[in-house]
Amino acid sequence: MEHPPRPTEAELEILTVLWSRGPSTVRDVHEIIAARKPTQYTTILKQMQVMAEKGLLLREDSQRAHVYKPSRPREWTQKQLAGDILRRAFEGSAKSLMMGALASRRASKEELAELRALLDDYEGRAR
Amino acid sequence: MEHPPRPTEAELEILTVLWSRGPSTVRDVHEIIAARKPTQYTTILKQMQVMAEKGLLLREDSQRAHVYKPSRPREWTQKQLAGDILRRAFEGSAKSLMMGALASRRASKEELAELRALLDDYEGRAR
DNA sequence: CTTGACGTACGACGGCCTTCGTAGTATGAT
DNA sequence: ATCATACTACGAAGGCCGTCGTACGTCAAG
Repeated sequence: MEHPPRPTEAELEILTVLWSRGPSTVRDVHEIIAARKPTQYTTILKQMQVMAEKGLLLREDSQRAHVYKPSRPREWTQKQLAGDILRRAFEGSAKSLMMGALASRRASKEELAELRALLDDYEGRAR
Repeated sequence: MEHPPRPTEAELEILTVLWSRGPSTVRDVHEIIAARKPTQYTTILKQMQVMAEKGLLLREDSQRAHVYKPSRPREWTQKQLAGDILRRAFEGSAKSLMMGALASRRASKEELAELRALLDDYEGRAR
């Protein structure tokens, strides 16, 4: 599988469930999503089948209830998404992106410290 | 107009042209976009008409060639987009988003310095 | 063996996005 | 006045997305 397409909105929601739970059955995922918004079981099923077809998920069907997991690690997909929005909406400027992110909600002192530590890390490496 | 919807992919491309050029006619926008990828004039026209209907653009039709401009400032829309992706794909963690952004392409020393300055700014204010 | 619970497979529908062709209208040059 | 040019308006087609209903298979309990 070379390059699965960018996940759509609903697909991303499923991915986040798998990211936090690890490999899961359709039922697992459905329970979590249905708790947030009313959704039929088969909707999630179909969605995950399509995602497997697209290469976004891998399916283990040795068990009666198939087990799905992301085909790519979370960080990989997040990098794609961040790079994508960076290019399309922020002219590639990480500064603009971060301004938008920080402006979109209050940032705690801890979070700012985290970000600073991240920069330290990068400066160390990029020097 | 209270809350225009999130721009789609093609809409965002048009918005970025308007952001960089300022108020423009359909022809202006078309020339720029058609230089990147073959696109019919009426495609852009229709797109911009729809965007005006949705409240994403404002239209000045006193001239024969109508002049369009974004209904919201660039920063406002970018904030929406950043907050949106932050929530949907990064569990609200600005650190994760920034890691993705930085990993998606090389960051220059200047850019890292910019980011640091931005943090300084925020720490001053959030205290 | 039958039946109910729990799975998967799959077709279909409505909606939105994108794109384009065609028709109609105003303007300016000959 | 006519005609080419430069617009806008609008309908429609094709594709993907999200959603669901229905059909069908499997397995264990009674």
